[in-house]
Amino acid sequence: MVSRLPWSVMNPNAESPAGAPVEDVRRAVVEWYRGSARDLPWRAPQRTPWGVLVSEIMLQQTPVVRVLPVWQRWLQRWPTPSDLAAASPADVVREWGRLGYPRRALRLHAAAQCIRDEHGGRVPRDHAELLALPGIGAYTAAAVAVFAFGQRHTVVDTNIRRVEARLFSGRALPARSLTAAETALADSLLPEDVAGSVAWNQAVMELGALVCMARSPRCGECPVRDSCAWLAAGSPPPEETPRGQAWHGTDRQVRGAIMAVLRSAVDPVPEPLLLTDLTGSEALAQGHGAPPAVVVAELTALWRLPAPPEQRRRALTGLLADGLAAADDAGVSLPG
DNA sequence: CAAACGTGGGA
DNA sequence: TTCCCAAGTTT
Repeated sequence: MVSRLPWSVMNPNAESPAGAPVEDVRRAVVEWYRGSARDLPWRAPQRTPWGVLVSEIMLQQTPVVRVLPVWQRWLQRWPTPSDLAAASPADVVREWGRLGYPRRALRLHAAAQCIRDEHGGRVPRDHAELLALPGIGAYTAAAVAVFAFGQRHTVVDTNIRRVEARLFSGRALPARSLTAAETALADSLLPEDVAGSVAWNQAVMELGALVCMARSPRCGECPVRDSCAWLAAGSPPPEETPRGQAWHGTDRQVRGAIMAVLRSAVDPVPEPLLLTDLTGSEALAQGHGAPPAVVVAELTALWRLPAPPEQRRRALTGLLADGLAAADDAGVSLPG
């Protein structure tokens, strides 16, 4: 068992690639955190597990500055999971505003109902139970267990992956997908004591967000720059650049336009009106040319999760062929 | 495992 | 203007 663990666990006095003992690196990062951490509301002493959970969902692929105001309003309107569970999907999506990936709002809503119905209205503390909630994956389950409940779990997010890739592997950026080696490294770095592990998780993540950034890292401000394998190697460029996300001319773009129209609506939106509004949008001027991308499955499922890919593809094909007329039998409305 | 999924600000 | 990227999850 122990013999199979990574070097740093086998030998606490082991050194990082650039020479500093792992213990020193951990202490330096945590110390830096104490003096440089942002004062975020979901870290405040009066935070609640529910507030932490909401923040983690909102922060997925979304900058802190944009989450802040939405999080405040959200917690004020729905202070507990049961409060959100009782809301209508339409209200939930509207309150989500323009955070993006609105399906997160719907999944959070579903998670709230699950918490109300199966966990007595309390956010579960157990990692496995958190993982079972809609919209909560490996990262978020660990994050809530750690940041809301103070447990010892290895948190691995994009910041932590990047910091550890640079510090210990000498690479500018981690691989596209999480590797077993990365997980093993992160596990091996986690302090044994609970309090120390929580602090380490939080500190490394913050370091990645404020100093060891993806674009222009501020190595001059880094508390462990002298131990960084990447810096020592001359800060070599990334080996493979990440793929961009398709947007123009895709139904994803049209989905965004649809969301914009429906978000601003107070009453149900008749489809003809929706199409009229969309006609003037940039989305339809790109790619398709007609209002086509108003995919049937998207129309009927706007406030739910997307329909199966095959169904969407078929619907899109049909609309492209028949144009506006074909969309007539697809109703658009806001539930509740 | 790759692709899909929203949005907006900075380089 | 175009491209990159931000505390990921799901299929």
